[in-house]
Amino acid sequence: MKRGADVLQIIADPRRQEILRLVWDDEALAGDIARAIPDITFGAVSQHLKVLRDAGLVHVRRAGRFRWYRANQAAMGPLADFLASVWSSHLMQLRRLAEADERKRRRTRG
Amino acid sequence: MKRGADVLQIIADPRRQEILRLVWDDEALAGDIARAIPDITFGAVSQHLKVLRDAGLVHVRRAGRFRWYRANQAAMGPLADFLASVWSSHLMQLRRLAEADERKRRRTRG
DNA sequence: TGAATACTTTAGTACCCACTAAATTAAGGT
DNA sequence: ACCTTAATTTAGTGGGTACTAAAGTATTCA
Repeated sequence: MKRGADVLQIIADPRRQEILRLVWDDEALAGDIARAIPDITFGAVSQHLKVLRDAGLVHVRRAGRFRWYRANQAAMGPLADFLASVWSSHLMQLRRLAEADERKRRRTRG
Repeated sequence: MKRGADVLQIIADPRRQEILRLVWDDEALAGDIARAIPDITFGAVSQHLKVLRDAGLVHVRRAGRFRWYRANQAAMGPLADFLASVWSSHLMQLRRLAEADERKRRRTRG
Protein backbone atom coordinates (compact mmCIF):
# COMPACT_ATOMS: atom_id res chain seq x y z
CA MET A 1 0.00 0.00 0.00
CA LYS A 2 1.18 3.51 -0.78
CA ARG A 3 1.18 6.76 1.16
CA GLY A 4 -1.27 9.56 0.46
CA ALA A 5 1.18 11.76 -1.36
CA ASP A 6 2.23 8.91 -3.66
CA VAL A 7 -1.36 8.13 -4.53
CA LEU A 8 -1.80 11.78 -5.38
CA GLN A 9 1.05 11.65 -7.87
CA ILE A 10 -0.25 8.50 -9.48
CA ILE A 11 -3.75 9.89 -9.80
CA ALA A 12 -2.57 13.25 -11.12
CA ASP A 13 -1.58 11.76 -14.47
CA PRO A 14 -4.27 12.55 -17.08
CA ARG A 15 -3.96 9.19 -18.85
CA ARG A 16 -4.36 7.32 -15.61
CA GLN A 17 -7.37 9.46 -14.76
CA GLU A 18 -8.86 8.51 -18.11
CA ILE A 19 -8.20 4.84 -17.40
CA LEU A 20 -9.68 5.06 -13.92
CA ARG A 21 -12.73 6.78 -15.32
CA LEU A 22 -13.26 3.91 -17.75
CA VAL A 23 -13.18 1.28 -14.99
CA TRP A 24 -14.85 3.37 -12.31
CA ASP A 25 -18.28 1.66 -12.04
CA ASP A 26 -17.87 -1.23 -14.49
CA GLU A 27 -14.99 -3.57 -15.05
CA ALA A 28 -13.28 -3.51 -18.43
CA LEU A 29 -10.61 -5.46 -20.26
CA ALA A 30 -7.17 -3.95 -20.69
CA GLY A 31 -7.85 -4.10 -24.42
CA ASP A 32 -11.17 -2.29 -24.06
CA ILE A 33 -9.37 0.52 -22.31
CA ALA A 34 -6.65 0.76 -24.94
CA ARG A 35 -9.30 0.82 -27.65
CA ALA A 36 -11.35 3.45 -25.84
CA ILE A 37 -8.46 5.88 -25.57
CA PRO A 38 -7.37 7.36 -28.88
CA ASP A 39 -3.71 7.72 -29.77
CA ILE A 40 -2.26 5.29 -27.30
CA THR A 41 -0.77 1.83 -27.66
CA PHE A 42 -1.78 -1.26 -25.76
CA GLY A 43 1.67 -1.32 -24.21
CA ALA A 44 1.34 2.15 -22.74
CA VAL A 45 -2.02 1.31 -21.23
CA SER A 46 -0.60 -1.87 -19.78
CA GLN A 47 2.19 0.12 -18.14
CA HIS A 48 -0.28 2.52 -16.56
CA LEU A 49 -2.34 -0.41 -15.37
CA LYS A 50 0.77 -1.82 -13.72
CA VAL A 51 1.33 1.44 -11.86
CA LEU A 52 -2.29 1.46 -10.72
CA ARG A 53 -2.07 -2.23 -9.78
CA ASP A 54 1.14 -1.75 -7.77
CA ALA A 55 -0.53 1.08 -5.88
CA GLY A 56 -3.60 -1.05 -5.25
CA LEU A 57 -5.80 1.44 -7.07
CA VAL A 58 -7.35 -1.18 -9.35
CA HIS A 59 -8.61 -4.72 -8.91
CA VAL A 60 -7.86 -7.38 -11.53
CA ARG A 61 -9.90 -10.50 -12.19
CA ARG A 62 -8.28 -13.01 -14.49
CA ALA A 63 -10.52 -15.08 -16.74
CA GLY A 64 -8.51 -17.18 -19.15
CA ARG A 65 -6.60 -14.89 -21.43
CA PHE A 66 -8.60 -11.93 -20.26
CA ARG A 67 -8.02 -9.57 -17.39
CA TRP A 68 -10.93 -7.57 -16.10
CA TYR A 69 -9.90 -4.33 -14.45
CA ARG A 70 -11.95 -2.27 -12.04
CA ALA A 71 -11.16 0.81 -9.98
CA ASN A 72 -10.60 0.26 -6.27
CA GLN A 73 -12.30 3.43 -5.12
CA ALA A 74 -11.82 2.58 -1.45
CA ALA A 75 -8.03 2.62 -1.87
CA MET A 76 -8.19 6.24 -3.01
CA GLY A 77 -9.91 7.42 0.14
CA PRO A 78 -11.23 10.96 -0.18
CA LEU A 79 -9.57 11.28 -3.58
CA ALA A 80 -12.19 8.94 -4.98
CA ASP A 81 -14.89 11.47 -4.23
CA PHE A 82 -12.76 14.21 -5.70
CA LEU A 83 -12.24 12.39 -8.98
CA ALA A 84 -15.92 11.50 -9.16
CA SER A 85 -16.81 15.14 -8.66
CA VAL A 86 -14.39 16.23 -11.38
CA TRP A 87 -16.11 13.83 -13.76
CA SER A 88 -19.59 14.88 -12.79
CA SER A 89 -19.84 17.83 -15.18
CA HIS A 90 -22.77 17.69 -17.55
CA LEU A 91 -20.73 16.80 -20.62
CA MET A 92 -18.84 14.15 -18.73
CA GLN A 93 -22.11 12.64 -17.50
CA LEU A 94 -23.33 12.23 -21.05
CA ARG A 95 -20.02 10.69 -22.06
CA ARG A 96 -20.17 8.15 -19.27
CA LEU A 97 -23.75 7.21 -20.15
CA ALA A 98 -22.75 6.67 -23.76
CA GLU A 99 -19.82 4.56 -22.71
CA ALA A 100 -21.91 2.42 -20.36
CA ASP A 101 -24.39 1.89 -23.17
CA GLU A 102 -21.61 0.94 -25.55
CA ARG A 103 -20.29 -1.59 -23.06
CA LYS A 104 -23.70 -3.11 -22.56
CA ARG A 105 -24.23 -3.43 -26.29
CA ARG A 106 -20.85 -5.05 -26.69
CA ARG A 107 -21.57 -7.51 -23.89
CA THR A 108 -24.95 -8.65 -25.17
CA ARG A 109 -23.60 -8.81 -28.69
CA GLY A 110 -20.46 -10.90 -27.89
CA MET B 1 -9.24 29.76 -12.01
CA LYS B 2 -8.25 26.24 -12.97
CA ARG B 3 -10.16 23.03 -13.41
CA GLY B 4 -10.10 20.25 -10.85
CA ALA B 5 -7.74 18.01 -12.78
CA ASP B 6 -5.24 20.85 -13.27
CA VAL B 7 -5.25 21.65 -9.57
CA LEU B 8 -4.54 17.99 -8.92
CA GLN B 9 -1.42 18.12 -11.08
CA ILE B 10 -0.18 21.28 -9.45
CA ILE B 11 -0.71 19.92 -5.96
CA ALA B 12 0.86 16.55 -6.78
CA ASP B 13 4.35 18.07 -6.95
CA PRO B 14 6.25 17.32 -3.70
CA ARG B 15 8.02 20.68 -3.63
CA ARG B 16 4.77 22.54 -4.01
CA GLN B 17 3.25 20.41 -1.28
CA GLU B 18 6.14 21.39 0.95
CA ILE B 19 5.59 25.05 0.10
CA LEU B 20 1.86 24.83 0.73
CA ARG B 21 2.51 23.13 4.04
CA LEU B 22 4.72 26.02 5.10
CA VAL B 23 2.05 28.62 4.35
CA TRP B 24 -0.93 26.52 5.38
CA ASP B 25 -2.03 28.27 8.59
CA ASP B 26 0.40 31.16 8.77
CA GLU B 27 1.62 33.49 6.09
CA ALA B 28 5.31 33.44 5.25
CA LEU B 29 7.73 35.40 3.09
CA ALA B 30 8.97 33.88 -0.13
CA GLY B 31 12.42 34.08 1.41
CA ASP B 32 11.30 32.25 4.56
CA ILE B 33 10.04 29.42 2.38
CA ALA B 34 13.25 29.21 0.37
CA ARG B 35 15.27 29.18 3.58
CA ALA B 36 13.04 26.53 5.17
CA ILE B 37 13.48 24.09 2.30
CA PRO B 38 16.96 22.64 2.04
CA ASP B 39 18.70 22.24 -1.32
CA ILE B 40 16.62 24.66 -3.33
CA THR B 41 17.30 28.12 -4.70
CA PHE B 42 15.21 31.20 -4.18
CA GLY B 43 14.52 31.23 -7.90
CA ALA B 44 13.05 27.74 -7.92
CA VAL B 45 10.78 28.58 -5.00
CA SER B 46 9.67 31.72 -6.77
CA GLN B 47 8.76 29.71 -9.84
CA HIS B 48 6.67 27.31 -7.80
CA LEU B 49 4.99 30.25 -6.11
CA LYS B 50 4.12 31.60 -9.53
CA VAL B 51 2.47 28.33 -10.49
CA LEU B 52 0.50 28.34 -7.25
CA ARG B 53 -0.38 32.01 -7.72
CA ASP B 54 -1.57 31.49 -11.31
CA ALA B 55 -3.78 28.65 -10.11
CA GLY B 56 -5.14 30.81 -7.30
CA LEU B 57 -3.90 28.36 -4.71
CA VAL B 58 -2.06 30.99 -2.69
CA HIS B 59 -2.80 34.55 -1.61
CA VAL B 60 -0.10 37.21 -1.74
CA ARG B 61 0.02 40.34 0.38
CA ARG B 62 2.63 42.85 -0.68
CA ALA B 63 4.22 44.97 2.03
CA GLY B 64 7.02 47.07 0.69
CA ARG B 65 9.73 44.82 -0.60
CA PHE B 66 8.14 41.85 1.10
CA ARG B 67 5.53 39.44 -0.16
CA TRP B 68 3.59 37.46 2.37
CA TYR B 69 2.26 34.20 1.00
CA ARG B 70 -0.54 32.15 2.41
CA ALA B 71 -2.35 29.04 1.20
CA ASN B 72 -5.80 29.56 -0.24
CA GLN B 73 -7.33 26.42 1.17
CA ALA B 74 -10.76 27.22 -0.17
CA ALA B 75 -9.46 27.16 -3.75
CA MET B 76 -8.38 23.57 -3.30
CA GLY B 77 -11.83 22.38 -2.35
CA PRO B 78 -11.84 18.86 -0.94
CA LEU B 79 -8.14 18.53 -1.76
CA ALA B 80 -7.40 20.91 1.11
CA ASP B 81 -8.74 18.36 3.57
CA PHE B 82 -6.83 15.64 1.84
CA LEU B 83 -3.51 17.46 2.09
CA ALA B 84 -4.19 18.37 5.71
CA SER B 85 -4.87 14.71 6.49
CA VAL B 86 -1.65 13.65 4.76
CA TRP B 87 0.24 16.07 6.98
CA SER B 88 -1.52 15.01 10.16
CA SER B 89 0.79 12.14 11.07
CA HIS B 90 2.37 12.39 14.49
CA LEU B 91 5.84 13.30 13.25
CA MET B 92 4.42 15.88 10.89
CA GLN B 93 2.42 17.44 13.72
CA LEU B 94 5.58 17.94 15.78
CA ARG B 95 7.33 19.41 12.78
CA ARG B 96 4.56 21.92 12.21
CA LEU B 97 4.54 22.94 15.88
CA ALA B 98 8.30 23.48 15.78
CA GLU B 99 7.96 25.56 12.62
CA ALA B 100 5.18 27.69 14.05
CA ASP B 101 7.30 28.29 17.12
CA GLU B 102 10.29 29.21 15.00
CA ARG B 103 8.17 31.69 13.04
CA LYS B 104 6.85 33.26 16.21
CA ARG B 105 10.35 33.68 17.62
CA ARG B 106 11.53 35.22 14.38
CA ARG B 107 8.61 37.66 14.34
CA THR B 108 9.03 38.88 17.92
CA ARG B 109 12.78 39.06 17.43
CA GLY B 110 12.74 41.01 14.11
C1' DT C 1 21.56 59.04 -6.30
C1' DG C 2 23.57 54.71 -5.15
C1' DA C 3 23.78 50.43 -2.45
C1' DA C 4 21.29 46.80 -0.34
C1' DT C 5 17.44 43.82 0.07
C1' DA C 6 13.39 40.94 -1.55
C1' DC C 7 11.74 38.84 -5.10
C1' DT C 8 10.89 37.61 -10.11
C1' DT C 9 12.14 36.34 -14.63
C1' DT C 10 14.98 34.46 -18.22
C1' DA C 11 18.14 31.23 -20.45
C1' DG C 12 19.93 26.96 -20.49
C1' DT C 13 20.50 22.14 -18.64
C1' DA C 14 19.38 17.65 -16.84
C1' DC C 15 16.46 14.36 -15.54
C1' DC C 16 12.25 11.89 -15.29
C1' DC C 17 8.60 9.41 -17.20
C1' DA C 18 5.16 8.55 -20.69
C1' DC C 19 5.45 6.81 -25.02
C1' DT C 20 6.31 3.43 -29.18
C1' DA C 21 7.92 -0.73 -31.15
C1' DA C 22 9.18 -5.17 -30.58
C1' DA C 23 10.00 -9.35 -27.84
C1' DT C 24 7.85 -12.34 -24.39
C1' DT C 25 4.43 -14.87 -21.73
C1' DA C 26 0.20 -17.23 -21.43
C1' DA C 27 -4.25 -19.19 -22.78
C1' DG C 28 -7.37 -20.97 -26.27
C1' DG C 29 -8.86 -22.75 -30.56
C1' DT C 30 -8.04 -25.80 -34.67
C1' DA D 1 1.82 -28.99 -32.45
C1' DC D 2 0.75 -24.51 -34.42
C1' DC D 3 -1.60 -20.23 -34.91
C1' DT D 4 -4.16 -16.54 -32.86
C1' DT D 5 -5.44 -13.52 -29.29
C1' DA D 6 -4.73 -10.95 -24.71
C1' DA D 7 -1.74 -8.88 -22.14
C1' DT D 8 2.91 -7.84 -20.15
C1' DT D 9 7.62 -6.59 -20.34
C1' DT D 10 11.79 -4.61 -22.24
C1' DA D 11 14.75 -1.33 -24.70
C1' DG D 12 15.19 2.95 -26.40
C1' DT D 13 13.53 7.83 -27.46
C1' DG D 14 11.53 12.49 -26.84
C1' DG D 15 9.11 16.15 -24.46
C1' DG D 16 8.03 18.40 -20.44
C1' DT D 17 9.35 20.43 -16.33
C1' DA D 18 11.95 21.31 -12.14
C1' DC D 19 16.23 23.00 -11.44
C1' DT D 20 20.49 26.48 -11.24
C1' DA D 21 22.74 30.69 -12.32
C1' DA D 22 22.43 35.10 -13.63
C1' DA D 23 20.02 39.21 -15.08
C1' DG D 24 16.15 42.18 -14.14
C1' DT D 25 12.54 44.73 -11.29
C1' DA D 26 11.04 47.08 -7.33
C1' DT D 27 11.44 49.06 -2.78
C1' DT D 28 13.87 50.91 1.14
C1' DC D 29 17.41 53.40 3.31
C1' DA D 30 21.59 56.14 3.56
